[in-house]
Amino acid sequence: MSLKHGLLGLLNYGTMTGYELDKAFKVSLNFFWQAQTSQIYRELKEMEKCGWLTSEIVYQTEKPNKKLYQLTEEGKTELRSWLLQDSGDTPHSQFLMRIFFAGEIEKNSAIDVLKAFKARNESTLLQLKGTGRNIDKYQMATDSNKTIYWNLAADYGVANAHMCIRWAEEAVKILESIL
Amino acid sequence: MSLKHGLLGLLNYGTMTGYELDKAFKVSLNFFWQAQTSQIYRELKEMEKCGWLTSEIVYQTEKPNKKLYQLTEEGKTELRSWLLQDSGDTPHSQFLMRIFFAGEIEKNSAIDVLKAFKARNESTLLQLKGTGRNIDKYQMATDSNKTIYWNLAADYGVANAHMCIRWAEEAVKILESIL
DNA sequence: TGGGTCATGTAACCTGTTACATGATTAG
DNA sequence: CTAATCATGTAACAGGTTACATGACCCA
Repeated sequence: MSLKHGLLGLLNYGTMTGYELDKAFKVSLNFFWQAQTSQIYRELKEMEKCGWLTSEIVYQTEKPNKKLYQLTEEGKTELRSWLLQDSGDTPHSQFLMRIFFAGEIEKNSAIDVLKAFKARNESTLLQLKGTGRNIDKYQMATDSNKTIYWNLAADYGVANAHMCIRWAEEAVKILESIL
Repeated sequence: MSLKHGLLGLLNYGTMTGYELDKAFKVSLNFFWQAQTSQIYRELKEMEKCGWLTSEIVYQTEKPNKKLYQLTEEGKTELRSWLLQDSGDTPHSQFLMRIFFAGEIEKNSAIDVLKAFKARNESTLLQLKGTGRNIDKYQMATDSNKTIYWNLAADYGVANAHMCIRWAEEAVKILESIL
């Protein structure tokens, strides 16, 4: 349910057509969220029905006509409340989208979101190392050939959590250093 | 299309019922892939239709009857070919599942999969730093309040790619150190 | 003359999510 | 008596993917 919010975020920068949104998406959010052109048009229609957007047809002679979308007040409210709500986004793509648009909320709220993210990753770490890996507990095979790979996957989880924690700490520092 | 392959991987360890697969999934693969109980039953049905599995009903008196699933030769072939094919899995959950079950393929093939993963992350890194961030190029707003957050999201991408590269290198070393 | 940009979509499909349904047995 | 465990699912919905369609204009 996040493509809609990505589009809200982009439209918050100014009115755009589906075509322009598609391109904007592909040069900005595309790294962590791939959107299909066809889906963008579909979502825009639904969002207009929801009352988050209004559209206006711009007639052109040399080029095909286009539909300019604009955020409504409801749309802005929806964007802000989505930015503030911290659902433990897994995988992290949804969370990254929140960060990407966090310029729209107060710095302190953004810091809270980052701290919550850090805390989530810390508890994941504990689960992965502290309690011992469930893998060992469940013991579906004692075959070392298999356990090597299970451990590699678990190691990835640990490395990922560490990376997230470090990044979040850095991010908080950066935000705190600027007034 | 990967829950099916996760189930294939688990059934490769031995025959199981949907109920047991559900539990096995939740203590092992759950960290990077959440499967719904209802979906597991649905996929099992489809997989049987595909010819990847056969089932046998076990009648019980004290407990409800159960349906034991078993891999067919086609199922095993499908599992192996899925493990070997390296589609640039984004996000990484699908890739991690491949690693989790890599005990089923030869060590050298697993190393190849890891090296390809590393290479993909290296090219992501280049895109993110080298060419300069598209964000700056596209310049939707010169407002520094926004660019801070765009850069934070991009930093995450960089940190993530670094982490993946380091982990993959370590993993290759581990595999190469054991004969 | 062929390919790129502008600009819109539809239809079918696949996968995942949420909510609900059933019903016996067993342990606290 | 109540909650958990065993064991199976169905139905409806939401969201993402793939393939296809249209048509004019411009540049090499």
